[in-house]
Amino acid sequence: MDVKARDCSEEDHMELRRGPWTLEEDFKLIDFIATHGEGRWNSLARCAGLKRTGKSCRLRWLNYLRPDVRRGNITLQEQLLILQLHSRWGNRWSKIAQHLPGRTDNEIKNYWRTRVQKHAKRLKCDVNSKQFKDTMRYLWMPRLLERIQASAAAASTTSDDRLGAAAQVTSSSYTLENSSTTATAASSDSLGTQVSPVSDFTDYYSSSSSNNNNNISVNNPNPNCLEATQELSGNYYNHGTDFQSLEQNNPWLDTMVASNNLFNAEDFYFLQQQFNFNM
DNA sequence: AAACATGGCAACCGCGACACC
DNA sequence: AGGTGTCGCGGTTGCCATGTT
Repeated sequence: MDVKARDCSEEDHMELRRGPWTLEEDFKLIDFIATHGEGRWNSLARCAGLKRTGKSCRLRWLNYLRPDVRRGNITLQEQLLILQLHSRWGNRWSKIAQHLPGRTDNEIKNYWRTRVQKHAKRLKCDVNSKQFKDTMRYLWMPRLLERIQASAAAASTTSDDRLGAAAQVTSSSYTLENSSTTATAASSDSLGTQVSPVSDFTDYYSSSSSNNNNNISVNNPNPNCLEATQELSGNYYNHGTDFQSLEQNNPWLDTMVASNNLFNAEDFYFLQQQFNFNM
């Protein structure tokens, strides 16, 4: 960054602003970075004539103004990816964000806190507890995958041309081991598979009926999705988990069923079928 | 219609790691 | 070697919009 080219000393003792950024400040920051590049944030803040800390400028740029920032709802694919990566890395938001192009660590962190932790709170269980993690892994993630497959299948019925691409996405995007995750978000956009603008966990707790409407059969899965299902099955089903035991020994499961219809017996049927299917 | 509760998100803060002098 | 500045990360706060009573 070429900040030394300017004499910024006269602006060194300005009173710093805090709080929400104004349009004028945004333009100043964008203009300055367009000309001089980013980095050296404290110098940048001074030289750009912004009465902000370098930290504040950096945050504003990275989380909001950067041209490649993806805004809008988190897609189903991204939700699944976040769950997968969080189960692996925990609260390593920046690391998780690296696998979701255009998404910031802040956005993912906010998503986790507002959506995921909310449900843990409702269930009166610790978000880090084994029970909650098991529920994510064996209930929510398979359900998410099912919905992704359903949306891909629905897309394929409306456009045969997109079938191949949809199959490609569903079979390639959810195998972390293959490092194909970076393609996920971009693919979801190109396919238009952001099927649920308000998608969150509650959606797929209680989505059995809607799934039935999509004619997705567990025992006769869409062949285009079979590969992905089996891959996921390998990751999430074959860990020696006994779903009947999980169901019977889960003290807060009753709460889930009783409150909000979060999920129901049909979901367990789904999971058991999936489990047997992959035995 | 108003008061209150909740959710979502942008922004801030503290801390540790790192680079440079 | 240690002091200083910068950067990046994760946790937290505060504000605004929306929903509920």
